[in-house]
Amino acid sequence: MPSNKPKRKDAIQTRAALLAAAGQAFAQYGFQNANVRRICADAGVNLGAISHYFGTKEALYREVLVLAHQELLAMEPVPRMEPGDDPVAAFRRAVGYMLRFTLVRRTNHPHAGRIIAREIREPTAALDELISRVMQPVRQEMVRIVGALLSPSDGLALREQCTNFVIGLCVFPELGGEVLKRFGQPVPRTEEEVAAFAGIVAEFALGGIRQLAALNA
Amino acid sequence: MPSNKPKRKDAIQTRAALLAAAGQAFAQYGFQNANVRRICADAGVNLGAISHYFGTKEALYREVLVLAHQELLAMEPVPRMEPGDDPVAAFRRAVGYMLRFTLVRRTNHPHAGRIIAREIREPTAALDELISRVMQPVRQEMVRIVGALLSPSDGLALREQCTNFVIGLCVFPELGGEVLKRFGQPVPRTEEEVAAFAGIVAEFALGGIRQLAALNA
DNA sequence: AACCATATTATACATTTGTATAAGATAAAC
DNA sequence: GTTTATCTTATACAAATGTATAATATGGTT
Repeated sequence: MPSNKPKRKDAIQTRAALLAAAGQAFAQYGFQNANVRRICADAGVNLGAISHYFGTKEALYREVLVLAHQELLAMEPVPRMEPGDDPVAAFRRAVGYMLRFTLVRRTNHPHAGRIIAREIREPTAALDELISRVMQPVRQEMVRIVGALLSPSDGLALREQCTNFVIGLCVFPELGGEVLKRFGQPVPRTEEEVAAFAGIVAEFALGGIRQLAALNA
Repeated sequence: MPSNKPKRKDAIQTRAALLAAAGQAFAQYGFQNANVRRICADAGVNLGAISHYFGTKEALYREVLVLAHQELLAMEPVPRMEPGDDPVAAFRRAVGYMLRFTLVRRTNHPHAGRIIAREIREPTAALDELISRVMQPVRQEMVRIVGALLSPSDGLALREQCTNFVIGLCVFPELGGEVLKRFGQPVPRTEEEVAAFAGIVAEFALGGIRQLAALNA
């Protein structure tokens, strides 16, 4: 039976080590291909610890996923566009946010972005929770901002369509990173590289949105 | 030892059934999670057939992958921009091509596009061959076309960058299809839906390219 | 019709993997 | 210091899986 409240401090250390090692493994290999024996070895923990603390591999994965995105959101909340804000500036901020989210390998969170990207590529049963708690709010905000960039006469469908394109532009570098690397187009990873890249992506997307708005008029 | 030239006609039937079932399985579950017993069962073939005809699961996978993209390219060659062609028209054609390639579930090729998309998401040892034989040529052509859209003063880096964006826009619907579906944004699948979608994607991308070209000037 | 190469079948084997648990070790409570 | 809750260890087990092969069946050739 998994215990939710560890009663001794060595227990919370063991749990933490397990969660950290599991996060790395799941981010790198995916749920199926991650190996519980290796996770335990990396964590410096006995194999039985997974049964003891989490019950099953899947329960461990769920906990890793939830924890990762909670911490990620806590350290960098979704930027909201307030009334009076410049939509273009808000859009640039939002693009930067999404790109940082997936691309930057944070020292304090080496696997959070990667594990979420993996859930996009290879959905598991945990995807729905991840969508409703993390992705949907981010997307909603992006739809609002794109709506502000378009004219009020543009329909919801166009707003959603443009949002999809923007999300695609922001997520593809991570999803297709291996292929881009082999094309000689390595993906930016540091905070500065990603910021510069985000500027270009935002301009490209702005041009696209304006083009579709013009055609729609 | 796998035999390369089947000597009897029931052999080529068995091989073909195996390749078809394996294609489905690899496209749906990926290399690791595809199950050889299930593949053989679906193919109506004995388990030993994989050893007999291909040797190993990995060899079977390679053959499936190569066959899939050979046939796909044979039935629809990469559209080339000839001298004198309108770059914008060529661009629209190329975008349509890439989107059809990944999105349309052809009746004669139910898994080719999917298996290639999967290779992008989860690269295996076979990715390099796939890149050099299929993706690189398509990308090269896209770089040429994008170059024609930009002014000659724009550098190679900008051409490559724009091309990456276009590829991202075209591949993301397949890569992130499950997520888009949960966002209430189902991905177009039929020939007609994809054609309409391709028109929008092309306009969006054209707007983006022009924006970056203007900024660069 | 007899023969031989080749395809098919059934089965076995070795690994890997997730899970469970009994026995032992250890820290906190009394 | 003894007791007790709980963490850790070592080990076992069953299921799944890729691979290999001896035995059998079968189609083509002479």
